[in-house]
Amino acid sequence: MARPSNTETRREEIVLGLQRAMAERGYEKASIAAIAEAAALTPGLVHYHFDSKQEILLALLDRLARIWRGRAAALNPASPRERLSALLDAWLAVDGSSDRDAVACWVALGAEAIRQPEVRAPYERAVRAAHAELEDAVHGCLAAEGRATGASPLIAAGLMAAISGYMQLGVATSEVIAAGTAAPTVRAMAFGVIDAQPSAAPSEKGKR
Amino acid sequence: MARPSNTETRREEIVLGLQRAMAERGYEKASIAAIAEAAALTPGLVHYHFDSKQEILLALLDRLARIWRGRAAALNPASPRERLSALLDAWLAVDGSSDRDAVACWVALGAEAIRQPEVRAPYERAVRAAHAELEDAVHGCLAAEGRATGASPLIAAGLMAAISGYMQLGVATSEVIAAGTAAPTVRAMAFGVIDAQPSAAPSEKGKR
Amino acid sequence: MARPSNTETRREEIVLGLQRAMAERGYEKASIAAIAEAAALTPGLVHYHFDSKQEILLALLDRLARIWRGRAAALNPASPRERLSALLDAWLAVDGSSDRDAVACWVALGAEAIRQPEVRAPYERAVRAAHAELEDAVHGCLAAEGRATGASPLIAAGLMAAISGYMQLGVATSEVIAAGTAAPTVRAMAFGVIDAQPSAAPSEKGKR
Amino acid sequence: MARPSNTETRREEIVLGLQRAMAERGYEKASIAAIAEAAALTPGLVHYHFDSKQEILLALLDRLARIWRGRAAALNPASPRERLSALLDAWLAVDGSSDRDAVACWVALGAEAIRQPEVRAPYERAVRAAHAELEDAVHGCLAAEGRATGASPLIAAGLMAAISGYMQLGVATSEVIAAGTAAPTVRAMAFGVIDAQPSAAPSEKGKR
DNA sequence: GATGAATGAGCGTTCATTCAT
DNA sequence: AATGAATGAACGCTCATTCAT
Repeated sequence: MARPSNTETRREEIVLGLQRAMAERGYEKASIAAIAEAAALTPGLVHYHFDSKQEILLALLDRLARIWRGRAAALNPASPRERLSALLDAWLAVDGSSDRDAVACWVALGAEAIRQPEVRAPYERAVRAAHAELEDAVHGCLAAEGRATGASPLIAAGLMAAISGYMQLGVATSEVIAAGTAAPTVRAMAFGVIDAQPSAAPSEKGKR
Repeated sequence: MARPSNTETRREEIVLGLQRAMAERGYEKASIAAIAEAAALTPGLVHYHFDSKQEILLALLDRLARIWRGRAAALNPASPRERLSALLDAWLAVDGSSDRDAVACWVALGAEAIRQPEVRAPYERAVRAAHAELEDAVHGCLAAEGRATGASPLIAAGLMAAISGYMQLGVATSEVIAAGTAAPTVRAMAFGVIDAQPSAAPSEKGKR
Repeated sequence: MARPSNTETRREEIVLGLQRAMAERGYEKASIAAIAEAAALTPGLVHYHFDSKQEILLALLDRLARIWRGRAAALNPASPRERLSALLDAWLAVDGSSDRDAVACWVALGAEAIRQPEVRAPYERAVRAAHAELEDAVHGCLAAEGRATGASPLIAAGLMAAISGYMQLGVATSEVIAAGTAAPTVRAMAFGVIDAQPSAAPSEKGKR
Repeated sequence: MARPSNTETRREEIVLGLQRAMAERGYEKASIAAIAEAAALTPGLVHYHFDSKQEILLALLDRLARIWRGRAAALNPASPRERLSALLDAWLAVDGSSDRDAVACWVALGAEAIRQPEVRAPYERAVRAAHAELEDAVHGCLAAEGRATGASPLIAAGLMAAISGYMQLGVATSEVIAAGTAAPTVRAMAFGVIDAQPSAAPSEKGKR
């Protein structure tokens, strides 16, 4: 085999090219030529490795979802509250311009999910996975403190919404969100609502 | 002698045409032809009443911002907590398909704001106005209850993010957000974090 | 008759509107709207007084031809050479911005004449009238000086070309033609070539 | 491995397509589709090789200027008068329909130069180069004959205007300019005015 | 694997012209 | 006479995609 395949490398480069191009121009304006340029490749090569532009978008979605999932998996929390807290940090930390690009793309992906069913499905899958993990963490807190756990799905949804909104406002506005305030505020909201949950009725204890 | 102008009517029709087309296809794919069709007009007429497509987008942004501002202004709350609660309801209530279109457009506008400075400026202005009103309501609650008010900007930002995120998840996913749960959950988070604020130091009392 | 016709006034205004718009934008870019604006009228009115845009162009051509014809007719020269000299002055004098607009339009008309037969015919008619008058003046000089007159058509054509070229270079370049040098130079070329014509053979004397 | 570039070939074809389309329809009416058709290409390909229509126009201007410059450079005159004469021939010779197209385009370019600064600059550059060459030739004649050379710039400008005017009248009228008469007439005007220059004052001799 | 030329559909926009008022 | 809304055909340009090399 004379020439070893470098397809995986190339695909990654192209996906990163889309991330950069899309962050600054949006999905529609991120033309194949722009993606290729951002990836330092030629336009023709892009369609050699991907059948369509949408396929690159889906690969990017997958990549971003994996990044956040990876961050959450890397946590090693000591207590339920710490786990929840770390989870929120994992989603809301933004370090460097690459992270900013990732957030901008995630927001743009959320907008594309409105109208492209092919995007919507994996997007929703990623959101539901995150929601499930949040719910589990919230449930863990409530259960550990002997509180009613029935509201955990709703609470998790609220936290998911807050995360999503912080991402969106973070990239679409300049002076609404002060840097570094997102995670602490969501944490405060989370603990506030957890503290407000009543004690579990004895029969409910440990239920899920 | 002269023909009476119907420009205002037509402009409204066109803006509504964009709202419908954009809600189901996104901004870029909402072509002038699609807008015209949604408004039951001919494409040429669109550019008779608007100089550019972006101008229609800005008119739509203005319209949406005015709708939510109007809902908030119509409130007549009996107490600080009721005011905050009503404010959240005003933003999160979604009645009918027109409202759904409006929310979808607002989310899409937020994505356009990332890269179009001409959109970003008025978008951010609308967001800041909403934030200011939320902050005022939060501050009112804290002050009325003798609590420290220093965190009100952050709390308001958190609520703004939650609102924004609920809108986004509401239109971009199908099963994450259960209908009717957004407003109560944000309210619970708001009151939870308000309840967690300490009493104001005597010297701070009533301060703003 | 309740309302006296002002058609002639309006037509003139519109023609002048085209002159101004065309001088700075060219014929194609001088839209009906631009013409109307330059004439302080509404677009609809333009087509009330003219059937088509080309018709305005033809009216402008007519107007410009009449202007130069009028200037030449106003001359009252004392000698053949003075007559030729004055004729050149009449064509090459440019006073004020209105004249500059007229020259720019004449040049643009010359370009339109290349491809629009409807323009070409009257344009050529105007050029031939000017040529005939020049030829007559050249012939007068030659005859008065007892020179052969056979070359007068060619000489007149050369002077016509020089006039045409000065107009064109005058409006299309900035530093090639020094102000006020056109007429004297063409005069010098005219007299130079006239001086070079041989004496008429006796039998040719006074022939035309 | 890679596909060899044929961009230069294609660009030339496209420029020639513009030349043909523009000669018969004018610049504005020479649509990209018309240019492509004249070049036997598809419209999309035109914008692959040129960024804009104006860029094609500038390439054509460059090409035409180079043609005339090349003709003048190919001369090998035996005397100053012959050099001037040959220079005029180089500009005024029109052989075949391709030349006629070139002249028609040059005239149209002169009209575009009135209002497009991007065209005006290179157009003026070409005109000034031609003027400089003419001036040098005129100066050569005058100096060789011991005449005052002070008028050479003006004389050269007059000849430039005559050339320009002959081109314009040649393509915009049918019966004003007889074929083959332009160059001899301009030559006669040139020599006539040169003959009229006085002897140089001794102190001025050879001055430039 | 890689290149870059080539295609064709679609976009936002302009505009001469028509016409109801 | 006058207005300005309305139309529809074009225009320059962009672009995802295909394909010969």
